[in-house]
Amino acid sequence: MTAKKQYYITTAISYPNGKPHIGHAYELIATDAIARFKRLDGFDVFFLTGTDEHGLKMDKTARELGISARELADRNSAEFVAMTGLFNASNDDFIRTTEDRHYKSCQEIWRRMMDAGDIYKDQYSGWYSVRDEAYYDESETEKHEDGKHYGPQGTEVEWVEEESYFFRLSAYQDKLLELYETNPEFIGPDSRRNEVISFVKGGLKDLSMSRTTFKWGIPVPDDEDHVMYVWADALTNYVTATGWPDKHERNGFWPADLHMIGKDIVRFHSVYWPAFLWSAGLELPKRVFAHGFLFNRGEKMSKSSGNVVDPATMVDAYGLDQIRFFFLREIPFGNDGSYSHEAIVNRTNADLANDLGNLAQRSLSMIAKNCEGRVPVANSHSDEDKAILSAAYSLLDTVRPHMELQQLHKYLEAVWTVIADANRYFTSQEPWALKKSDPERMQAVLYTTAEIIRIVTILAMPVMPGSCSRLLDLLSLDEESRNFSRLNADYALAAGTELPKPEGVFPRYVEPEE
RNA sequence: CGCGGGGUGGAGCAGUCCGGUAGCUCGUCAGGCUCAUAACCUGAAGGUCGUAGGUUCAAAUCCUACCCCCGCAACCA
Repeated sequence: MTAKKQYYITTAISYPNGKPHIGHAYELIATDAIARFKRLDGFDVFFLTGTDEHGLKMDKTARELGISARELADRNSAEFVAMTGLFNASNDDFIRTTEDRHYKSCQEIWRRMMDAGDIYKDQYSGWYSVRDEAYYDESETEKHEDGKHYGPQGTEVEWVEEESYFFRLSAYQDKLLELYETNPEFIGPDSRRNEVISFVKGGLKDLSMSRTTFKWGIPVPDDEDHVMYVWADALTNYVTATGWPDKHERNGFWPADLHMIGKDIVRFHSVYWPAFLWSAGLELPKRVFAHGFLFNRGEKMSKSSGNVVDPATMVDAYGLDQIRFFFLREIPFGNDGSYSHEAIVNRTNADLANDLGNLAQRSLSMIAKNCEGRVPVANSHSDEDKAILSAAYSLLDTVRPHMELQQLHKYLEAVWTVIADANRYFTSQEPWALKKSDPERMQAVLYTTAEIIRIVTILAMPVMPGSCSRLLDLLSLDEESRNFSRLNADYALAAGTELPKPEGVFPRYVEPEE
């Protein structure tokens, strides 16, 4: 027995000082679709998501609510766990940075970076706003007539000096540039890589890695006054989850194949993270891909504009798989995208209800009525049959490269091209006319159509696992037949198989009555 | 002159590297079909390809200048 090839994919871990919003869901859905695709394609997949629970903002939010940071973390982390269920995410683990395993791995990676000589203690100094609880760069502050300095929020800032551990990031500049040069696939999309290269070329300063001003974090080894700052803590989660530094059955998953992240945190994953890993003597992830942000009717989501949409509300309104499909099909993956009620209804009605759903319904109901509810017999295939079948059988090869580059929209587009062809095929073959003129030929047409549905539905499973599963039930396909190794003629539908009564899987969205 | 991306029919995009009838999806209009979820199929209308110059037999595509939008410039998915 040969071991399956392993594939490790992660989402960014979410910061749970608030509830999850549609942006979190988007990242989860996309990552889940890729994870499912890889599983169906024969990989042993480890899919990780989780929450990043330390830091000043958690501490602050908790104090405002009059609860402990731990309580806040527990409460909101549970919301993120619930979201994985709501969106039918297939993550194999959910990591919380407040877990013991994570403390252990963070402290170990810290010790290693220390041993490598990359961490040193120094004074951190800068302009600090007590009101904003934030540090600002010199360029962001200005001196007013009263002689005091003010930050970008208009609040007073003061010069503070604090003891801090630093990471010698500056030492890795050349090595990083070489990484981007020799491994252009390390950062995607290309536009993000260009940004990162430009940033690194501009010169890297050493990173402040610890704080003494708050305690809600992982203690620095052998120095209880300091807690680790976000990057040392959060990024390490990806390694923690593989059981590191202990011996663990998941050890083999590191290095990760793909870190799926938002475009706002590209720098941490493509600059700091590789440097840390080099320092600690660990391997680098293969690829970091930044997706875009979502906009409600073209406007950025914000609490003040009141256009923040609760993911659960959207699922209720349009259906889970409809939402999953919409975001992955509609938005070129990697770009920012916009959603609206009209766009969701148009896209899901056109592609799901009309194209795929109706193709299934029109063919399966003819089979139910005219073939005794059994998979019909195709004694021979016409050129038209062969053409459409071969288009379907070759889809997997077409689609794999798109998935390798996280071009989820292109993958779906390719599958739907065949679905559109199948509708044209069905119409042009006129099986309803053949019913009287040539029943045998009618069977061949209906068989061919059902076989196409088998192929495209298996291919759509990563994006719409629930709906596709129900559709495959209508073809009486058993569980072990539902994977990509079956996407060829060798596993074509068996004539005579009894089929259940067909029912619509993708209902049309109809506007509720006023 | 900080760096980068972009401006193509009503909407969203492809095409630009390697010049040569401007393409796709949705929407609109007309027709067809009747197996089907008012669905499916066919056809049509609709574009000075940001602006102004230039090169060329020929420019969305190459060159120059300019205008506008967006991203990045150390902690927002």
